[in-house]
Amino acid sequence: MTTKDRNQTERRILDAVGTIVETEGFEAVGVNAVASVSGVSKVLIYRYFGSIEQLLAKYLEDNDFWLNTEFPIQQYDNVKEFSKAVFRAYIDMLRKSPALRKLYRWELTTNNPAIAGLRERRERTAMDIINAVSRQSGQDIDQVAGISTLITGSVSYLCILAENCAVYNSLEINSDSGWEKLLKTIDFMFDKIFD
Amino acid sequence: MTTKDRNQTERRILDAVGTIVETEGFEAVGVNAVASVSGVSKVLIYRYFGSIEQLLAKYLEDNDFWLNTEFPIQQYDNVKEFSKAVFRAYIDMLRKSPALRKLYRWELTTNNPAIAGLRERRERTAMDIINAVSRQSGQDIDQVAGISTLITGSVSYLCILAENCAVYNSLEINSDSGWEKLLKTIDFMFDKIFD
DNA sequence: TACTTTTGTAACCGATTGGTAACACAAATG
DNA sequence: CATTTGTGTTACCAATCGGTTACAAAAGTA
Repeated sequence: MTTKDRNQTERRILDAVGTIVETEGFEAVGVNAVASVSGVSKVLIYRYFGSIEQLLAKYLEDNDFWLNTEFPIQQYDNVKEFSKAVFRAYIDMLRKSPALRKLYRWELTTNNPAIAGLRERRERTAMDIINAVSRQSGQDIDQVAGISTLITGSVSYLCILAENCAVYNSLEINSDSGWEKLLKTIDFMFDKIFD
Repeated sequence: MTTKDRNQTERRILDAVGTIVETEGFEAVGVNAVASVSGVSKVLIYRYFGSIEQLLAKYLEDNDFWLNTEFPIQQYDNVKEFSKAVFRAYIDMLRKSPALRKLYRWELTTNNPAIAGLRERRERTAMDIINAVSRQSGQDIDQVAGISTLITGSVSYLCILAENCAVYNSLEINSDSGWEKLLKTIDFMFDKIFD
């Protein structure tokens, strides 16, 4: 380290967490890795953040990983178009963010307070949207939740899988064309469901 | 060890792999863990299997993790009922097998020859079914593949997630009742799609 | 100026990792 | 019988893990 600047040091540490998460995932975030990537001695990690768990919690807190995009349902012509837009946004978000994919992957193997908090927030915003769609479309809320689950669940799965696998059911999950196909299927489904 | 029986020793080792996989997952299968769980010294693991990778390959080879269930489409009244049955079987399989869930989870973080082989087989059998459904229903094959992807993808995701999370979109993914709801949604979807 | 606090590093700790060498002994083979 | 081959264990190795102690030096403070 060159200067003596705690703020800058903390930032270096958090930046190192970011690069490790994006490249190798949360599982690889350890004291030694963070220390070597950041160029900061690991004592400072404990001194400034307490533990790796707290460091990760801070990282999650800094980066808005919950769905914070605004989706005013009133702006759309009808529920069908609104729904399509929501899922398109969901796919885009997950496909363009390596860190978010790693977070979703990490959630499949871990359970801790930080993750539980993320899940709660996500659950609330998701159910808000599902409620709105159910109300405006007249569809049973369980059905709306079910359809939503089928789509977001598979999208999450495919986006994670795509980092280690190129094809799923003949769909090229690494290329835009493959996702265009899936989007067409989603549109097709909604056209059939919302008469 | 009591007796000197190579076959029995190999079996003990493979059994240990099985219990570790079921409880902690493939990520936890290391020489030391296998040695301590099996009660066999780790030298024998290398002697008899070469490496952990080869040991895991053997484990995957012994246990039929690819879809080997027979699904004769002719037995069913129509394509709709056949499709529903296929996905019901998929859900059952994944929900009742901890090892299979751990395998699917492992695939999200790993890529090696053994996994690639599994994926190929799975891809082939899946596309066989998709082709048959497309032919008999007259639906576009990309749409059938898309629908199938939405369902199996989300089911895989939810089954893995359920080990660390109880609720997703208000669905209790740990209980039969939650899955009954999702099955109803799938049925509902097929009723809408296959007129 | 002298002293305290803050920021940093180097070195070390025990535990655990994957992996191997050396050795003991049973069993088959000559 | 002697010897080779197969089966097993103990003990060790270097590397790495998370975590801490001890110390140096800069920066603020009296």
